[in-house]
Amino acid sequence: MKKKDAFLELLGGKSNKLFAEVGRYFSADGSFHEEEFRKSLRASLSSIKEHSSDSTAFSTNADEWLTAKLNEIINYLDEKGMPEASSSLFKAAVDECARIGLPNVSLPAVHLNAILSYIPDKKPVKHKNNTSDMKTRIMDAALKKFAGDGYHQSTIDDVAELAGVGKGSVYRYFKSKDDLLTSLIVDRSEEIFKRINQIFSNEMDIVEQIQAAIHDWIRFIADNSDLYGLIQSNIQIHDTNTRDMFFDHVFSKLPMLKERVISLNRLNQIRTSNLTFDTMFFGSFGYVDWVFYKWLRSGKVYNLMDEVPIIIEILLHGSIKEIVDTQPGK
Amino acid sequence: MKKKDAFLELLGGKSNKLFAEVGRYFSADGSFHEEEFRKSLRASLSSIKEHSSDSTAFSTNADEWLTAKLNEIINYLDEKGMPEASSSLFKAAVDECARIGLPNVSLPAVHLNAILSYIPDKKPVKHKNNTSDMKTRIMDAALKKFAGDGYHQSTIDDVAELAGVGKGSVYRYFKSKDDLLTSLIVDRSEEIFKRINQIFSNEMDIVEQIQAAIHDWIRFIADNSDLYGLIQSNIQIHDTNTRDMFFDHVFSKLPMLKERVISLNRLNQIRTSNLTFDTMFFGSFGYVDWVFYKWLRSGKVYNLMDEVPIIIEILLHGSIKEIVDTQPGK
Amino acid sequence: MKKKDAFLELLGGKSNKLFAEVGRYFSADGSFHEEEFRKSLRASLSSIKEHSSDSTAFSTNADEWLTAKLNEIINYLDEKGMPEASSSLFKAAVDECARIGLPNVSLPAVHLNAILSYIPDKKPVKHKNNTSDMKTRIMDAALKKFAGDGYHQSTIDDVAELAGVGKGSVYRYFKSKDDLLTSLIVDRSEEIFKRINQIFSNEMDIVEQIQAAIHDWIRFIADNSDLYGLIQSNIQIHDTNTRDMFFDHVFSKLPMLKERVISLNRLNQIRTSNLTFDTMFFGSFGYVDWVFYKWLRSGKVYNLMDEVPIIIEILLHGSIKEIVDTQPGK
Amino acid sequence: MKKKDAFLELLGGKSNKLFAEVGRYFSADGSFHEEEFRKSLRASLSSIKEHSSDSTAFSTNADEWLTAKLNEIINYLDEKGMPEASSSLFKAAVDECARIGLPNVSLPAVHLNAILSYIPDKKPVKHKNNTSDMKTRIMDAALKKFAGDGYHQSTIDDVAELAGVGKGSVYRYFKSKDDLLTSLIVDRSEEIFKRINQIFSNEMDIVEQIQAAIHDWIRFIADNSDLYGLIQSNIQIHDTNTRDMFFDHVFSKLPMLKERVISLNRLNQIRTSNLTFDTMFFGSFGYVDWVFYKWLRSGKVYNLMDEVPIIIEILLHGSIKEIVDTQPGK
DNA sequence: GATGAATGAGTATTCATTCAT
DNA sequence: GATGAATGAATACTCATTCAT
Repeated sequence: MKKKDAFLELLGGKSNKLFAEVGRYFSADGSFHEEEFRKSLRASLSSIKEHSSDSTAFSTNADEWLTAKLNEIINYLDEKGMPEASSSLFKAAVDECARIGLPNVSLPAVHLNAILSYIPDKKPVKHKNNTSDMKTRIMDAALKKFAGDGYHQSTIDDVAELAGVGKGSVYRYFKSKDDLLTSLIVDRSEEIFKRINQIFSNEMDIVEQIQAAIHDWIRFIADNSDLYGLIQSNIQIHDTNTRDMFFDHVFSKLPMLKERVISLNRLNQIRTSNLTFDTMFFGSFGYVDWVFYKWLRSGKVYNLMDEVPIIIEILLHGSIKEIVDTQPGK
Repeated sequence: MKKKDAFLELLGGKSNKLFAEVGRYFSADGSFHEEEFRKSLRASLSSIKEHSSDSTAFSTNADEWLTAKLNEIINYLDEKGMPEASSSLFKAAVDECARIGLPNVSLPAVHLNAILSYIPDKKPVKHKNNTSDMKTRIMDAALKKFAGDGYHQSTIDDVAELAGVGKGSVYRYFKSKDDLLTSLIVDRSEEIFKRINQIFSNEMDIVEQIQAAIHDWIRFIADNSDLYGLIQSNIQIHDTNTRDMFFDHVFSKLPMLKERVISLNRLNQIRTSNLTFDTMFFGSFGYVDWVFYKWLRSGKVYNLMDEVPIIIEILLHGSIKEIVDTQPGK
Repeated sequence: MKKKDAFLELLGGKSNKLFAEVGRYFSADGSFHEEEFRKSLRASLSSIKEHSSDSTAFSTNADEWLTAKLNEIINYLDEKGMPEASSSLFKAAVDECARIGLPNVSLPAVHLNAILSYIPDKKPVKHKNNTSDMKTRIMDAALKKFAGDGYHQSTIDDVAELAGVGKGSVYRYFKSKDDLLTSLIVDRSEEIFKRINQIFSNEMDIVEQIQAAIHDWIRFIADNSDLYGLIQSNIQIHDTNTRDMFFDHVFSKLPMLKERVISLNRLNQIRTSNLTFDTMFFGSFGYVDWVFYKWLRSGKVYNLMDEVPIIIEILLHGSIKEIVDTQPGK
Repeated sequence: MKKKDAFLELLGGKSNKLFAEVGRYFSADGSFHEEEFRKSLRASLSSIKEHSSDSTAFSTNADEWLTAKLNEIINYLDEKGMPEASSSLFKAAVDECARIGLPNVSLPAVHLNAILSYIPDKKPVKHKNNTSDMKTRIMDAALKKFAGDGYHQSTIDDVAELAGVGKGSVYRYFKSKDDLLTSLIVDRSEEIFKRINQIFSNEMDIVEQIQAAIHDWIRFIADNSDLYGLIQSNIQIHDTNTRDMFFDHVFSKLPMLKERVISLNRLNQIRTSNLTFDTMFFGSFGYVDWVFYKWLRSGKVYNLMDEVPIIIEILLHGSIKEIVDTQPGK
């Protein structure tokens, strides 16, 4: 939307009344006097309230009046080539409505569309690759040290020395020892979330997807046994611990996992009634968690992936053999 | 009521007249010259008496004057950040009134309120429990503290204080903080081994026994959630941690558990081939462990025992519904 | 007031109506049901409000009713030998009045007197003389070190070593390095406040008193030059510094100094109009402060007390000689 | 709007129907399947169109249905702690409405408010002042920071950031942090020496000159309160402090000040015998110093220059009123 | 010249453990 | 036996200063 010729603008224009009104809300340089606008709005809404028989009538009248008013002004601003001003104005109007308790606000869809276009789509995250080398070195060292000697037994000096950097550098990249641990867990678990998300993004049979997810999950913890061991060691920081931290991260990264699984459960193959889903979900994590633990304590003498079929079989069909009888073909 | 900045107090102030009056009643250090104040009060009241027609008029006039006077001074003291001084002053005034026979004394409610706040409430007397022996008291306190705040966040001072014993006494019964934790877990887990042992001692059907064991196990950890939470928190001591400690203890106490279960599996009802038994054993512990964890993090808002049937059902028959029957082709 | 024979009490008593009312406010064991009493009070006051023509009438009626009601109940409690219960009851009543906005509350002076007797006069401060040895040693060392090397240049290790105690012991007696400094200043200046207070407590001529105060003040800072040097060095802690700290302490210890001086200025000998007093007060401190500083920088080669007459002369009569002419006798 | 605890989110939840619907629009990781949502929306709107008698009825029905639907989902996302997701969803809905020709869209004001909060406000652009040279910028910043937060509390990073230069540049112009402070004080005090020197250069009456000097001095410290506050804060560097530094500088710059003053005292108007001059000189500085301090601590709420006449009056003629005349007997 | 990433010496503070009373 | 004052080893964290780019 190109700005019109400013001089022509100056000559032409709307009715003087609208001029006067809009003139109150804006400086000559186009900056918005929000408080002035809100004051005027409140005055008008109060007046409407007084003239309305009850609160329902007020809602209807106010919504109607406001839609017309905003429409008029936003149209005007649009013609002036100031569409960006609309968003501030509309924001103020909506906020005022929310304060005054007006339930709904409506606006022509095209205008709303234009205003909403000012919402940025995504924040581009800057990856400074030059710094990441040192950060990675520190994290690698910390993971090794924490997993080996335990978090509380490891000192920042140890980590810095192992990473081959100065102690101060650790504090350049991480606010505190706690932050180092947290960042470690968060950063190093990114990969698995992507994988799980991928699995549940396609439209495969739900049971197959669960099998795939368990398989991938176990592969991930086997490949990252230091990391997962650290999570398991359940170090307490303030009032959370690594397990809490990890789970909160899982759920914040996969906030729609439950919904997605349920939506995929079209044939109603898995138990999703009541609390059962949550129990199953946690229980399965726990099942794998302790099988992993057994493997770790054994000194990793066997291949954890060998356990995958058994785990999947038991989690899906139970520990009891009887069911085998009904599936002789298997 | 926070004391104002003493410096700002000095700078501000009332009229010199009030200054001079208050200055007569108080030393520079704020101590109250009660006799001076009483003398002045008596003089004023006498003067009022003389100018009053009868005793009723005197009462009214005196009350009015006194209310105003006290109000003025107490306000002043309040602004000075010396509300404590008000109580002495008010006490003296009331006493003087009682002596002179003035029937009632009135004062603004807010001031009275402030003055009365200096009347201490009765303190509840602490009962020092001397019945249970010291070691138990220390362990109880340690369990509570460690489970509540975490092992590393708890200090020996905390534990000793909670137990109501001297810090030195902790070291009479336990070699070190680590030893206290270890003893705690070992000592408090005795009971469950007895229970598990009992269950597998009788000749019930193996499936029923497993069901009973799961049931009892969950009951135990629900009843001893502090203890189990502590085990879960997986504190690292030297090169073991609480989970290792607990498991080592389980296996040292129940060395024939696996053999016993397999011997009971006469009808070959459960999977015990190869590695399957160990996997099932650990996995099942893990399943319960994480369902417990879910319960703990929820704030124990529901009854953990309600989960028992679901857990047993899934562990024995799997997460898949008897969908097999409705899909015979699979 | 001795408790009457409980059994006789049980038999006798007031009208059943009062019994019933008081019975609602107290348990059989005499514990006070505050909320019940407040509820009843609120109900009565609301009822009075409804029947009062305006808010003034309400105040009068409510005060009258409340006085009678409290009088009745407190009398009753007194007779029962439960005078301590009166204070809780009265506190609740006053608080309720404050909440409801009732301006004044009046009560028979004798009752008020009894209730106020529950306000403790002074909190007895416990001086553990056995610990004070170590505390004193630490403070002595800290004063020496801080004054000599500067606060920021001194470490806790330095102080502990100089005091000949373990570093941990410093933290047993002082929360932090900051606290050590603050305590030092507060503790070591006690003496001078007592002295100044004494001076202004007697009824000497105000000019003589000021002279005495300046004299004593200079003697104090000369005798405690380390301490005063420390105050002068104006170390910043958080958002205050030692000078602020000291002054706040002066004013909190001598909150009525200004009032007292003004009250003593009967013959209007010194300037106390408007801001003049504060200016004079601070200015005089500053005058002495810098003369002290000059002395300190000179290496204390002369006797600071020799300056006292000059300082007093200038502060009282100015730097100009002319005034000498009007006092030829001097 | 703080993100809820992700864990608790998982446990709670809505009906399975809503789960399944939302699960279709979002991936497990919360990313929005816009096309899926639009398709579903279009389908529903078509269906509404078919069942509506005319276009007005359609508008009404569609708006009502859409408001309810969006409300439901946005509420759900809100409870999940995913308010950001609402904006994408709402944007898509509005766009779809605009395409389909639905005139208005309404939504509860509170939701609109939340969505609109994602429109970023315009950020004020920082003007990097490149006109003044670097050294000045650094000193300005240092003065501001040191005076505001205290020398020890300010870091070189703070100063560099405030000055808008790199940390390394500070070290190009100043050898060390100490050097920065010293240079600051020396450099910025130049002006006052010139002023003082000027005053005592002319041949005015000595008393008038002293008055002028006091006046100018106070104006200088009032105008340069940051600088003078810094001098007052008396920061210790090695074995001197800012006050020493300043005074040494005064005397090195005005080595003949004393001689000049005495030479001007032809009529022997002021006291210059013995030590008196030095005492007067320092004392007067101190007097002003503390009056300045009082002003600073008051938050500069009044005009320091208003104090000048009082200060001059007292320093020249003393604190005692000309009471001498009214009490000739003294 | 300007920059800011890297550094490590320096320090306040904690707390398990000891031991005299 | 019980206590808690005294201790100092251990450690997270800060920030002035350097120096490669």
